[in-house]
Amino acid sequence: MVTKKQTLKIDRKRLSSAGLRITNQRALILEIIRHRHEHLDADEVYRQAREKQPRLSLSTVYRTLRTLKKLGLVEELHFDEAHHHYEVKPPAEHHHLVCLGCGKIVEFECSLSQKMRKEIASKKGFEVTGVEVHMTGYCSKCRQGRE
Amino acid sequence: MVTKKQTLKIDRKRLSSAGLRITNQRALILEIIRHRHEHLDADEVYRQAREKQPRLSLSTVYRTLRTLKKLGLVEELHFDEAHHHYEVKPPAEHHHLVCLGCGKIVEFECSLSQKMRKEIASKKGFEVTGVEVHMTGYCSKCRQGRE
DNA sequence: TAATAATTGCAAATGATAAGCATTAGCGAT
DNA sequence: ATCGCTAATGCTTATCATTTGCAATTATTA
Repeated sequence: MVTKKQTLKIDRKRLSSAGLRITNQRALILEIIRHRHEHLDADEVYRQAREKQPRLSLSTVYRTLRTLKKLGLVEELHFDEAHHHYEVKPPAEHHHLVCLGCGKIVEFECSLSQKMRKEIASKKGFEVTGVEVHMTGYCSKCRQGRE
Repeated sequence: MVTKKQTLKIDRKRLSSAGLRITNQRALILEIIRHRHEHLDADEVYRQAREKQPRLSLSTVYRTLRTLKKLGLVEELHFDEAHHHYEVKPPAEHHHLVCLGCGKIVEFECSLSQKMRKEIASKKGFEVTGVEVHMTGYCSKCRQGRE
């Protein structure tokens, strides 16, 4: 089991080995996306961060998110909307199912995606570095609402 | 084999049966996304449309694209970028493979996605209306470039 | 602890898309 | 073919998410 402190240490190492400084704002933002299990967008990160550091700016949120993305610590998700969502980079590849009724997002894993990856890689001569599966539909609750 | 004229007729029917008017601008925009096989974004559609109808406005492009999407005639794609791309709605579900080196986009079909769809639908209690698979990687050319 | 270079906060800029409103143009009925 | 009604267009301006320039601040390292 990996503790909170350990992941923090790992994060710090990751930053400093890339020649980046460990600032309060970076630590805070990392902590926020680590401990919330939702898919936060930049603005939500901003709101939550300001509860602890009221002077922190939105630019810093965006800059930090971009940095962490480059480092491979967080993942950027593209749902149907005009803005992005972020989540800690998960150990296992997993995908998303979005309810068009209530907006709920369900994560799922599926071994088939690996099969698909191999199939396409060899068929198209690509080295595939990432697979994102994105399904839309209606959850059981919302299906009842619609006739 | 379906001819150009026939698809045009079908498009017109689709519009008018939805109570929508067939305007020159709509016909032109439809023609453009029908006959280009790339994945156009709003701005490219705009540029190409203005070659034939210089007074056509960007708002109309956006409005029309949204309308056609609602009608199910075109599909909106979300790549890694901040804006959207559009393509004619294809008869068969197909997916996208993006080269991170040169930006080339390869389309592919994969029967596994249907299997995946069913599996997830029953597991999560969803009615699944759409599946989008998005892979990233490096094409054979770009792989040679990198060591 | 001082020097220095990365990082921040702020404000202003950008890029994509949407909205308001007066004008124009499809289309069904004459 | 023409008329009238209403949807659709073209402007212009607004909005929303994200980025950038720059002066002030702060983490590192010697």
